[in-house]
Amino acid sequence: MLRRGSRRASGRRQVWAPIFAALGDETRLLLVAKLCGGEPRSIAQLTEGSQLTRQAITKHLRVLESAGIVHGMRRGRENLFALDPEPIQELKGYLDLVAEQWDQALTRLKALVEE
Amino acid sequence: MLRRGSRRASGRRQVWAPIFAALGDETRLLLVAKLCGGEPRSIAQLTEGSQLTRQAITKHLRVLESAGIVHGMRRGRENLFALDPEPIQELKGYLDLVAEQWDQALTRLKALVEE
DNA sequence: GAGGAGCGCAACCGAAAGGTTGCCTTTCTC
DNA sequence: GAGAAAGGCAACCTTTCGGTTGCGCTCCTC
Repeated sequence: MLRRGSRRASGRRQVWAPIFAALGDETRLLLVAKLCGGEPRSIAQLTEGSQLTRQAITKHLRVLESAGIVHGMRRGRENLFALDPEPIQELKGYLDLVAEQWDQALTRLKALVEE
Repeated sequence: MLRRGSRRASGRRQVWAPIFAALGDETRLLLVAKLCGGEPRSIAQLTEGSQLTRQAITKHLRVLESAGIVHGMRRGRENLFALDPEPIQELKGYLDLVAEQWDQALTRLKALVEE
């Protein structure tokens, strides 16, 4: 029997890495924070208040979108973006796995020393 | 009173982004997986079985180290690396915060529609 | 003390990332 | 229907990233 959550972790790395990479940028974390509010926001809205160009923000949104963290929907002349919670849960699952394995390893090593 | 975990989230982005970025690479996720075993491993050990050069692995380890995910300790002629759990917990905390805010926003919006 | 194992440092290279500018299309509004 | 708002597309530029090679140093071992 396989340990909980460890099923084919090697294959999952290909899916986790892009999500981590997408969040590995301060500008994109800021966009995620703005979208945490709940209401979908247009590119123009997300750009305002930033030092960057609309094009730069658009590129960042595309990165987040191709990682599945965000999705855009065209409404009239504007493109509204909203958060997608699944990848967040995915990452939490991975971090839980790492923490769990690390914990098990430590207690195992401790037991090995004490015996 | 401030909501749990939301204390100065803006300033924290500078600390979260590098950790996410460090994990945003398949090779580095593989290194983390290898170090999950518990015992510290040398650079040569971490290199063996990989297609990459020792230098490439070294660079990846430096990235992980400067993100605080890993630390190396010199033992004789070899450099042993081990996992550091704190940043992992840090990221879990951030993801919890995002998920929580997102959840609150959704229920708030739902209530707004229904009223 | 000679040789090999384990690393660090530096230079170098191609590809990708982050950002800008310019221009064109679509859509809303008066 | 004219003008402005919102955005897509493409070219371009600079910096960073991922990786390699070459060389020299330290430490272990026989």
